[in-house]
Amino acid sequence: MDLSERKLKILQAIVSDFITTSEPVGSRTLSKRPDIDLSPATIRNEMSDLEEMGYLTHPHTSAGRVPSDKAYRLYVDQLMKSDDIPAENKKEIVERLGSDAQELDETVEHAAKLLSEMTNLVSFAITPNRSESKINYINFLPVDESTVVLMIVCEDGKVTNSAIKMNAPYTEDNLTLMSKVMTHNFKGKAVSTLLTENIAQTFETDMKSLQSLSGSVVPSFMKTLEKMLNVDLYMDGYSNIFRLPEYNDVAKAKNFLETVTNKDEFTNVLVNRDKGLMITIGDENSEDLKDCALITADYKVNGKLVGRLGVIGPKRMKYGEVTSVIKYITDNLSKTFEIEAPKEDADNNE
Amino acid sequence: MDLSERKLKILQAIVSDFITTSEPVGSRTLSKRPDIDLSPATIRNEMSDLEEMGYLTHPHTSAGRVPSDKAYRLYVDQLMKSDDIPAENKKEIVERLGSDAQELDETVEHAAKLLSEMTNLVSFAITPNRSESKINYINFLPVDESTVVLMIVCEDGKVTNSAIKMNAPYTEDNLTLMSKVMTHNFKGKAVSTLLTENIAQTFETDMKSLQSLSGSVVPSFMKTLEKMLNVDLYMDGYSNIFRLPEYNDVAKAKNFLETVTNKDEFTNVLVNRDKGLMITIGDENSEDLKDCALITADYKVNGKLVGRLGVIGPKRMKYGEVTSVIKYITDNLSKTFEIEAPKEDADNNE
DNA sequence: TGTTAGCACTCGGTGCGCAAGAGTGCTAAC
DNA sequence: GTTAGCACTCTTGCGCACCGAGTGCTAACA
Repeated sequence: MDLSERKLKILQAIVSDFITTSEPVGSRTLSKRPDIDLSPATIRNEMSDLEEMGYLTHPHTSAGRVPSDKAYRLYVDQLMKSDDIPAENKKEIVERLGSDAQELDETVEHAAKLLSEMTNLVSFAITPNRSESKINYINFLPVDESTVVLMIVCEDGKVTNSAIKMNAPYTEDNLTLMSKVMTHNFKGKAVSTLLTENIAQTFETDMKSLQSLSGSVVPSFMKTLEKMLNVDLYMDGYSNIFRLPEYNDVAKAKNFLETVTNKDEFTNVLVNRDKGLMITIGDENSEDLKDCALITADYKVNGKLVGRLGVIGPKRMKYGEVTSVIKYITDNLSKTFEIEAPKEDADNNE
Repeated sequence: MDLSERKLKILQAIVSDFITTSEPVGSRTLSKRPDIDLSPATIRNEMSDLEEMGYLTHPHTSAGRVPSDKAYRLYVDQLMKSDDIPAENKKEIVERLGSDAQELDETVEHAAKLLSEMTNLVSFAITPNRSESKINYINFLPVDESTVVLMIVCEDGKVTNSAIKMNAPYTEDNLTLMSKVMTHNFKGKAVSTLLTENIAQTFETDMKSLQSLSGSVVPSFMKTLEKMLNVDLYMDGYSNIFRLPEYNDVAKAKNFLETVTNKDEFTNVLVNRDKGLMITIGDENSEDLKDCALITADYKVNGKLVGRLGVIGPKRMKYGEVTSVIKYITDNLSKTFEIEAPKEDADNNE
């Protein structure tokens, strides 16, 4: 049995109906739709077929039909139409993500917020991974007699710094020398490359006189490099889930919030997804998220670095609307970060 | 009518019973307690008095008594005993907040996490306010032909940096001069003082030749100063609220999460609280939080700067246990940040 | 042969009444 | 001042009947 035109039409009607109402869809309801001109009985026959084919299920005998994961997949791939974004939303996105002197972190956080507001879902965004960013220069700066700040500037303008507790006394000249030698040795290399390099070696060959500082500096340096690889995760709209009937059950809400607030694991999920506009539904996700749908898309920074942004919610999601908004936001982010090239900001050290 | 010894004892029993069970406490239950040797009838009379005095309420005629906000206040002030922390928890706190080369931000975030784990409540922590931190030096660093990184280092080791988009061409010498002049002019001044100062003036009097850069630099400089005043808020344990019967009602859970995830407002609440170990209960809080209790305590950085950490939960809270844990954690934080003085870290700029 | 009307059947949800249980307040006795 | 006893109140849980939505099947229709 294959999917006739009519079956597709019915399936589409069921999915989109269920998406808006979250109630199992019955044959009578369907037959009342203007775009479907069939009697309930005919529809029942078709639905029965669709169920046999794995597109629909039945919560219990006397309930209507509910789409299966397979149906959502089909819907997303073939049946849904991507919706237009209301002009005022477009305007708001453009305005609020505009290029006006914002920092990358801030803008990305903002984008996540905007996204959750416009979709009424839980949104998230991660900042780009810097593993392939190249070092521009390295600087050691004095703070007090036992503390030095290490600052690493990437070619893309990203500045990372951290404090180093010195176990041996140092002079400003020492710091200048270290800065020079390390910049000379490492400039132009990618962070990921540097991580595999033997930094201590540099002290032995090029800064023999500063061997005493190597013990304090090298571990901190490595740690800072690792820190540069961290992607930040922003989330927003947690409380939106309470609008959804599927989370009226407190236990479900709890599970959802637990998996989603587990920053490390969730970041992992996001980082490891495929590139581009990705929609994963139900069992296409990991066990924890098997009742959810995730939509993500990428934004670019400087046309190269890639960050990611999206939403998570029930499978019953307005895929058309949501994907449109996500795409619009990521496109705008890319535009913002393209013109204003180096726009992120360093934070705080102590 | 005043509070006899016996009334206090009964009140204490009611409060602590209600805190553990969350069920209204009846006279019979109370009379069974080994520490109360009175008949249910006697207890009923006392309870009736206590109700008249405003310490107890009645959900309905045939239910037991529930403590009022006034009762919680009395309990916290006079009746509760502060509990010991299990040795293993102490050990864990010491280990996980230990001085081992962590950044301030990270450690504070960690502390919040620890706190929520140990109390099963929603925890939060804010980083110190830097308004009185003094400038150590100011540095402008080249990134590319139109981008410069501004870096401000405080005496306490805090580094803040941000990218500046230059509207006019610059040379490295320009940057060096700016760095020197501004450091000379502003070193030792507090951030809050600097915010009121006319920076543009500095260009006119001391860097006439660099007037063309002033337009790009001054606004960014001011923005960066403002950024230095931001306190970061970390929260953890959102999903803990689902363990509490008071949030079995989805609407209540929603309200709670909404107020608590409103970062800006909630940060405000925290920043504006009184210093030291603070417990606010029910209507002592703002309208939004009138069903909650907040406990906060301060930690010190360098013995001066003050950050804050605490929990929020239902008024029915194990005050003794929770305050002990909070105090233990803040004490440990203060110790960590005292020894390791400058330990925060700068983040990223682009 | 495909479509439709009709009908028996299923099953979750709602409302109602009833009994049980917990707790109170009051009175009277100790 | 304390306590036992009792009538009263109110919530909670349970069983039960009923309703309605929806199905599947059969038989008739075009």
